Amino acid sequence: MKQSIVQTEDRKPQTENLPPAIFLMGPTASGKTGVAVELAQTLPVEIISVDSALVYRDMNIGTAKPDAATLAAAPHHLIDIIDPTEAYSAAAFRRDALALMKDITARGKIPLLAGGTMLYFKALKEGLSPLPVADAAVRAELDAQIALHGVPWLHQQLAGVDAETAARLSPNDTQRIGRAMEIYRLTGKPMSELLKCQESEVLPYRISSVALIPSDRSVLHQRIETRFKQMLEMGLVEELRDLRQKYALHPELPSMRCVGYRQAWQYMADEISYAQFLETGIIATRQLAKRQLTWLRSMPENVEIDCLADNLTRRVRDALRL
RNA sequence: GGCCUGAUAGCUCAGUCGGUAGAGCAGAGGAUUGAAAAUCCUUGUGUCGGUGGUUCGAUUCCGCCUCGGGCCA
Repeated sequence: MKQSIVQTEDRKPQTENLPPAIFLMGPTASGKTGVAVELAQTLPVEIISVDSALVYRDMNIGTAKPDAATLAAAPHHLIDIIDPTEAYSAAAFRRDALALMKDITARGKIPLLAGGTMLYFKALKEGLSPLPVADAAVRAELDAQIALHGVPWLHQQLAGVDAETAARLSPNDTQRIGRAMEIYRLTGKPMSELLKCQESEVLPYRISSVALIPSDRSVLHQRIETRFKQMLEMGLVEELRDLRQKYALHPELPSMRCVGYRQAWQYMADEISYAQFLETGIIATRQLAKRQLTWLRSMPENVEIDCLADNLTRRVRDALRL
């Protein structure tokens, strides 16, 4: 009931002339897709998926990807755009989403950005600093050093070239320490310095932002459990088996670290039992939802809607005043 | 029925040679700039099964009871 109605009436006059765009965010299993699809049936919108897992082709069951019929009725951009052997990124998303938003607007439609990858929303809204793209060779080298000396050692190295970044990172944060070192090796400059070149450019759209948040988390947890069991019945393990047959996959790939696939891989490798697979899969999904909710709490500009309420789509429409 | 063994945090368990207890996991909170469904940080008071006894003091020792597990009949 306590919808934080953030009406920004006192914005700069020029925003009035900007084309509209809709953000629809929510944790996994909150019903985002259903709402987006229903909105697309009655409003002049085109859906852009904001989801780091839906980008992968042939990963359907574990990502809860809308089925073919749904996608035919309500096309989604940025779904099935790369192979599971490839990697996507916040920067790639920003580039792709901006181009799509421009096209959609030119067609006289409204971009509806729907999904649960909050870093992507943030990158789109606030922009990114001019950092170099990931470099496989450098990463392989860094991984080798980590294997040899451990992450804290690499953290020490980082402290030598970028004390500021090293200070804000945990000595155990493998991924961020590696990324900071990668940036230094590629540019010769510390990440902290490059971050200050933030091109804080405003997104040229009038954004209406809605967040689907459960009023009772235990209900969301129950939904997550039910849905994960359904994924197993639908053949998540078989899907992974087929994926491994079709692509040269390994468990360190971003695609294979996705919730559900990672646990299915461990199960197939006999590292865990079926019961453990079920349990850890559900747990990992709950933890994902929790992190997504943490993101959403840090975005006070969103209008919050209880995703457990009836007539969800209508409520979203009302909140958007469409 | 007899003997043995267990009962400690939501779960799995450690521990206290008697001074009211701590790990892992889960859960909760947070961070988040080209891997983000990733990666990382913080967070542990619970009639130590019940009840009597010994004791200055019992979750710890002893008796009985309840409920598991095992072996023998």
